Amino acid sequence: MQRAFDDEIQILEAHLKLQGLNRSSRRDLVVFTFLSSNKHLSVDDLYALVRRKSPAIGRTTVYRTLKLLENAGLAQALALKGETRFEHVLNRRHHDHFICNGCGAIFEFSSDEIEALQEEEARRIGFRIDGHKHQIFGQCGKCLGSGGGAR
Amino acid sequence: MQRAFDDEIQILEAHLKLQGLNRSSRRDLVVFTFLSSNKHLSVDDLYALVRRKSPAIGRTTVYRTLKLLENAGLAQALALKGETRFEHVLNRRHHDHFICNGCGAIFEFSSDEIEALQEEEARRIGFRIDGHKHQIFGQCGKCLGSGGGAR
DNA sequence: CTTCATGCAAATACTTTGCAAGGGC
DNA sequence: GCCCTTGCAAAGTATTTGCATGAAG
Repeated sequence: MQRAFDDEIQILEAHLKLQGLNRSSRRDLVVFTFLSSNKHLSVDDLYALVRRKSPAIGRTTVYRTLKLLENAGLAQALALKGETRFEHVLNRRHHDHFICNGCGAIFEFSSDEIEALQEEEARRIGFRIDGHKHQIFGQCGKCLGSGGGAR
Repeated sequence: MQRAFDDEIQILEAHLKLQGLNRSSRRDLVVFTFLSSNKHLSVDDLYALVRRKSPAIGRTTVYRTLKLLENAGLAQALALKGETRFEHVLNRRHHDHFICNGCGAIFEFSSDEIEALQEEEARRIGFRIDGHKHQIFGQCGKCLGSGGGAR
């Protein structure tokens, strides 16, 4: 089931080695579960998924593994209101998020033009961009259609 | 000292009336202190500022007033990592933030072109934009100059 | 005098950390 | 055997809520 996450695993192993850490079956389970999902998972989302496969795992391990992935550059935390969600970051260009206030759905998009404009602006103020988080809130088509538009 | 915040107060009063709430000296103090600052304040920042003028105020009141301002559409919360900061929102167009990972400084900018591109993208997926938060992380010129660039 | 405002303390959430036990090399 | 990994419980933070008191209309 765990498709080709070779690139991710390679990066993870390099990071682990660098830190004098190891892989483990539980660590792997959390990692693969995370990588297998294409959603933006909260800690508890991931915890629940992982628990289905291995109920003995503790929430702490999920927290720790997610932090590990973050440090390895494989996951990025999105600080939403009230909760933190994580998304993959490997081989993905900077991208932005549309977040529906109605149903919570998250749509991604990326625009070279926006990226370029950001860079231009950054250059103007002498800022070096390392990353960005761009969240656009509103109502998705589905919610607009089902009365959300009258909100 | 509290310059012309007429617009803000008008909106606030409308919101209060709508909710059956009132102004009060403490509420006002928090509100004016918030409005007088041009920074992106955390709850504790504002709490500290307010305390200087009136040490008897409780942290709870600051939380509550900030939430009030948020609901009235006068303040917007930025969910930074580990802390929430608030900024003014009245009469301000959507704008973006450069956040320095080195010194924590926040620079604002706004770009009509980026706004337009967002709208275009939103239209494409049938999304109605209500607001957005755009945070660009990196190193500011000052931090780059003082060795931060070698990070 | 009824309702709102407020501080304090308690209650929640979310996340991290200490520690003892288990596992991998 | 040594060090890393992990679960549990405890400790931290950040924020909200319950409640009794005080203020406002």
